[in-house]
Order: sequence, then structure tokens, then C-alpha cells
Amino acid sequence: MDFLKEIIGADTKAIHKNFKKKEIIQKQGVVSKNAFYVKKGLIRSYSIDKKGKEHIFMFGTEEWIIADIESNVFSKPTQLYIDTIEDSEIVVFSLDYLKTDQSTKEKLQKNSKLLARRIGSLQRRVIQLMSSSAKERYEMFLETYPLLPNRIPQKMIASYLGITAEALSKIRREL
Amino acid sequence: MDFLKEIIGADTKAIHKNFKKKEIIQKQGVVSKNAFYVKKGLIRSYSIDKKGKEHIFMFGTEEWIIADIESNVFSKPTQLYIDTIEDSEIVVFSLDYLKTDQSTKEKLQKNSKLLARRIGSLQRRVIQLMSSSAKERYEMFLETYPLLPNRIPQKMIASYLGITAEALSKIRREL
DNA sequence: CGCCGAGTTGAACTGAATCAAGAAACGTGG
DNA sequence: CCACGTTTCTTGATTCAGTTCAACTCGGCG
Repeated sequence: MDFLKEIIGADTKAIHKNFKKKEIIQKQGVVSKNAFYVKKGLIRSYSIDKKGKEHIFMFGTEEWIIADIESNVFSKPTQLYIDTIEDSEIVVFSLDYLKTDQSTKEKLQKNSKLLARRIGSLQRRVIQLMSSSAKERYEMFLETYPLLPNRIPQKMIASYLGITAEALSKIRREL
Repeated sequence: MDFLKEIIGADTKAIHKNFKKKEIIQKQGVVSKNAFYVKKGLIRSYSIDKKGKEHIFMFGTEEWIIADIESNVFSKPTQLYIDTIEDSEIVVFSLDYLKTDQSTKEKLQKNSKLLARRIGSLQRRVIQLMSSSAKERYEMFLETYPLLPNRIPQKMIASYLGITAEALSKIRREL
């Protein structure tokens, strides 16, 4: 939480909110200036394709920030739904700080680092999706997020990996 | 080019270099502080998997910046090769500016916006890879980069889409 | 002119999707 | 605390999109 202040500043409006499991925090299509810092609990962002299938883009556990950054910064309608997987304590903060210029150099530098880290994880994800089989992606997921499987249903892991729940079940069978 | 100065500042070291077609600019595994601004020409970043297959991560045409941002910022070894597709004029600049603090607020804000835009395109790419067929991805590629197909061989489009050259050929047959 | 990389085509194969059904686990209200 | 309905997970049969392999064509370049 301290590091969050370092980024957004004590002055920026940051609202604490509690959500129950399965509450929708943000809907596809809206222009949202908000980013969601997970103080406690577990949330996810996902999109729904034309066939009605969910695709999980990101999980957010404690200390993570979930947001559609591009939507935040450029006022584009977001493609992402965000909802809670567990009861969660969320700090909602506005990303206007890039414009309002109450932000200091230090905050902006911290922010750039956050963005760089996010780019890194997306880059790995893209390369993974292009070059690895479902089984390999599942194994990498377990290495990268060893604790998450205890907290989320398997079908959500499948959705994150880009495969069906059935396929994941069959992969697990082969250990 | 003007906007580049706005980001890196006139003080930062920025070296102009000319490369011939198919020259390698950066190799997988190195820690590189460099980002590559394409003044003229066409370059690409890609990874090579354990089976020796290339997967194109990004194309860089005029005015684009190609880099492994996370490697730049956090001094991680990069997974990306970078090489030229055409003879190219490149501005090589160091991303130390996040640390050296000669950077101004304005530059950092511009930089944050660049990063945010990049996050947006990666986000769309991830969702696309998870939710769309090869044919749909190809159609979206043509919409997004209508001019690129004139400049790159088809097999590179295939590599960018995450499919084989043969598969793309068959998709094109069906118009 | 000859060669090599790029594109195409077809046949056989395979990883993962789809569909359908049943079993296990879960939580909610009585 | 149990009983019920609803998700979640598993399993098998079938289908399908995309891979792999191999052969052939074309165009450009040295």
C-alpha cells in the first residue's frame, strides 16, 4: 500500500471499497479512468468474444493493480470486464494523474517502472501463446503462480491459458 | 523524430546508425539498455523457441520504437532478437534516462503514454490470440497494418500471427 | 543460366474443441 | 446439519483447425 502512495500521491483521490465475490467492478465498453489496486482478495479482468466465451486476461491478487491502462490513458472504451473471484478490498484510484500534473518526477518514474513490468509480462504471454503447447503453458503457469490454483477454479486457469476446461482436465490427468 | 527528442531529451546519447537488410541488431540473451527508433526502413523483433522456430513479436516501421522494454528497465537478459527486414536508418538510444534523472516531468509523461499505448496493443494481441481463429487474426492484421504486406514476405506475417506459412497460404486461397 | 528462397498444394497426422453424459464438490436455505 | 440444486470436474467419442512433410512452381538475383 505504501508503494501505491508513491505512485498516485497522497493527494490523488483513492477510494477504498469492499466487494463481495462475483461482483462486477467494470464492464466492457465503458470509458474508465479507474485502476483497481487489490488490497485483499482476488479479482480478474477478462473479455467475452462474439461466441460468448470468456477469456481471462489477468488475475489480480494482493498488491496487484488491475486496469485497462490504454483505456485509462487514452479514454478508449475498454474491452475488459473486471469482477471479483473472492470477497475483496479494493482501492479504486483515478489515472488522471498523468494529466493533472500534481504528479512528481519520482511518481512518474515509479509509474514507468510499473508499466515496463507489465509490458514484460504481456510480452512473455504473447510469446508463450505463439510458441508453446497447452501443456507447456499450464506448467509455466504453475511455476509462475504456484499459489493461485488453490484459490481459483480450474476452468479459470483454462480460460487464462486459452484452452477449454476439458482440455485442461485431460492435461492434468497425465500429470 | 521531434517527438523522440521530447522523450529522450537532447542531452541523452542517441546514435544514428545505418543497417543493411538482414543485419542482426540485438541478440537473445544479452542485457541491453538500447531501444531502436526506426527513422527509415523496417525491422522486427522475434524469439526462437526450443524447436528452432521463429516467432515474430513485433514489426517496426518508420516512427516506431522496437525494444525489449523490460530488459531495458530491469536489466534482464532479453528473449528477443532484433534484425532488419529492409536497409534501415536507426536511432539507437539508451533507456537509462529513467534512472539518470536528467529527464523532466514532461518527458516522463510522454514516455508513460508510449508505454500505455504499447500495453494496449499487447493486450489486444493476447486477447486475439486466445479468442480468434487464424483466419480472423489474419483479417485483423490486414486491417491494422494495411501497408505492411507489401513490404514483408508472407511467411513473416504467418510467424507474427502464430501459424505456419502453409496455413496462411491456405487461408489466403479462400480470400 | 542456374539456383535459392518464397509461395502453393495435397495427404496424413495431431492437439485441442465440441458435444454429451455422469460424478464430485460446493453453498444455501430450511 | 442435512438435502438440494448448481457449478465444477472428468471422461469418452467425434470433429476440426492447423501442423508436418514432401513435392512442385515461380520469380528474382548473383
